[in-house]
Amino acid sequence: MSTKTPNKPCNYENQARLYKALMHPARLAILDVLRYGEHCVCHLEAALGYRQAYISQHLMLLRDAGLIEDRRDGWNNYYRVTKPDVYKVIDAALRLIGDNSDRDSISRFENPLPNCTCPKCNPDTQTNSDPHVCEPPITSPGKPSIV
Amino acid sequence: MSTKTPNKPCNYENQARLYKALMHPARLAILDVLRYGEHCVCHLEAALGYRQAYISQHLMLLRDAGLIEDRRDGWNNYYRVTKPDVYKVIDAALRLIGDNSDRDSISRFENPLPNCTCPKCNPDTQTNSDPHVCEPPITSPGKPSIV
DNA sequence: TGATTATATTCGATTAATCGAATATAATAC
DNA sequence: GTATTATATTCGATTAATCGAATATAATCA
Repeated sequence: MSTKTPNKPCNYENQARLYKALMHPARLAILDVLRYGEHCVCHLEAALGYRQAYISQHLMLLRDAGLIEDRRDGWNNYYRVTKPDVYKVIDAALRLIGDNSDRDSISRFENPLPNCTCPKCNPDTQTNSDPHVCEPPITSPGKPSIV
Repeated sequence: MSTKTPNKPCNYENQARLYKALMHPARLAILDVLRYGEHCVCHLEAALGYRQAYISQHLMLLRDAGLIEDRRDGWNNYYRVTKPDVYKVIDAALRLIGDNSDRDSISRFENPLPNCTCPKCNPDTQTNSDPHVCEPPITSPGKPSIV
């Protein structure tokens, strides 16, 4: 059956595609980590505790949906959200389901993670020359343990 | 695999459930018809052109998701949206995908539909004599053709 | 060059969603 | 009561999503 109604022929389809991309808990978690800035795959691994390949699969899907882009820097591949307005959808959804946590404060994922190997999380172990220099981490005093 | 991350354990799941309910073009179309008021199943049939059982299946799913409720009145079963904030999610999604149509004006679905048999669409044929005659619709000046 | 590190991709089995067809139910009319 | 109308539900086949395992690639280091 054609899912096109006689009216607004294609916006239902496009909208449904967006929700399909958002429909998975792991992808929502990934977008949560990326909310305040780009991060590499190993950071997502450390932050979320998922397998690397599993994360990569979901990243692929989000990329195909046009929600994220990647940028390679040396060993690491950094992902960032290309359409920040996606968080307007997410926040409206969170309000709808009754989530009242503060989403306007900076994410706990912005701090270095102990299990992450990327230069962003390990600024001191910059070997010889620093080809992939990352700005010093803003070590907030009360860095929360992720696990 | 558990899809729970060590953080926000269940909100990703609940949010994903919401998107799952919104993920289908037919369900988005249904919610579009119900945006400005309750309507019966035959109205949805007439407005969208889908089979009755098909619409009923999607209504069931939306009901299970807690987004709509029904109210029986004689022959007809009227559905309404229980969480109007769902349109905040939908509107944010429409803006994200670049839809600029005016959604604040009253829906074209609020007008009587020629192929709908419900009393709402046939106010004068209230009683016994021919129960399913569709009176000429109140053609509002700029009422767009549905087909 | 080969080894290592970070990440991407493919494959396949399992589970879930879709959707047509047929049937069931519940209210009303006669 | 039976017939009719509006709607709901079940069944089954097809398609799509999920996710672990294995493997591939691409940059870097020695």
